[in-house]
Amino acid sequence: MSDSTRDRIINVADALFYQKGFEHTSFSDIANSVGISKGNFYHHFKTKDEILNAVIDFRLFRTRELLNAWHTSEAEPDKRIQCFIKILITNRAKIKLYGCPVGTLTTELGKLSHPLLVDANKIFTLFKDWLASQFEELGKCKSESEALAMQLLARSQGSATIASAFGDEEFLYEEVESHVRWLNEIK
Amino acid sequence: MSDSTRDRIINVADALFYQKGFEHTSFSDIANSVGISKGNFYHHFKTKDEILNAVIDFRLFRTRELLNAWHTSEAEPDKRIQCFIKILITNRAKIKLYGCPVGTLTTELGKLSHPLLVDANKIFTLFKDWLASQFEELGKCKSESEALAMQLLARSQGSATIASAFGDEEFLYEEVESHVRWLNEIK
DNA sequence: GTCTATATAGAGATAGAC
DNA sequence: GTCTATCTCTATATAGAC
Repeated sequence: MSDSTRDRIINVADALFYQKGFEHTSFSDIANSVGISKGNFYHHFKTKDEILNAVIDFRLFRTRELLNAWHTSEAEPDKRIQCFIKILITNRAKIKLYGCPVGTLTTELGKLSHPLLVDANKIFTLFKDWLASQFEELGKCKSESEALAMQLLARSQGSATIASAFGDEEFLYEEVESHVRWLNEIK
Repeated sequence: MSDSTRDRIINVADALFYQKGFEHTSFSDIANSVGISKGNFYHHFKTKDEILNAVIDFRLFRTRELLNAWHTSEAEPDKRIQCFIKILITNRAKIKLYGCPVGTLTTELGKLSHPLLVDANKIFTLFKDWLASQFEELGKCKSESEALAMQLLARSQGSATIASAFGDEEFLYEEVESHVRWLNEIK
């Protein structure tokens, strides 16, 4: 991502939407954080939904990059799945404070009946399909792979929410250990 | 709960906070839904935080009642834990639409850095402590009971979030089945 | 206890100068 | 591309009549 004003806005909005939520983040918040005026802001994005749309696209892009990185760094499908499991530890500090960025955004947009909910959900689908294809490589049939991907997604999601609610970073380590054990049992 | 205007406000606010989120629910929304004027509304609650506080107290009260009901209806601790597991099915229609009422509220209040987050989290603690005491009755030691309660809380939470994100009611049935199997294995 | 009318602040959004 | 100034709408909140 380059350093244009537009990209700096997207980066700041991405962080603020995660930390404060979409609705609770105002144009002023973003403009102040970027260090530009509100008027300038509107030169780059005409509506709040436009910036949300850009943030979702950015997150989709980063997610694809992350999945590709895991795919190239690990040769075995079970090792790749472990990469997913361990993001709870990699991002533990932020998860403790703000929960899962994917789950909290889709939950909020759902309650707002926001038209871009559909696009935010694509981030979940990206993870789900990638996980399912790893389970298939492990030798599972298509329908079981899909089910296992959903299960793992749900487990990670729950771990993040509970760790955040109880402000418990240590819990994330226990959960990751438990998820890895689960993976070794089912594979 | 009686039928006074105050109680009707709490009931409506409880539902709207769940469906639309706390911040996205306005006084007008509540007043309109109750069928009173905004002016009358302020006779009963002076600030938005006051009504949130009343809603949280109401939810704490209902949760205690629910746990007591499970306690009296089921003699065995594992059957009581199953009651908790199966609320995902009991409330499946609403969970699909709005997620878990406890998790989504605490997540939202966390992002708002809201002072009443502490009180909202007490609902989680109520479930956690009750589950832990059931695991103790099953013969688990104190620290393991606590850990198992947190695990089950996380699992249910994740199932709700993913079912809601994917609009998948059927997934809740699969998850409940999986949680019951887990309970039978560990007990 | 309930209403109408109103005050005030902050949000999203625009116009136009530089 | 960036700024200041301004508009409009809606949300929280208050005052005071009935």
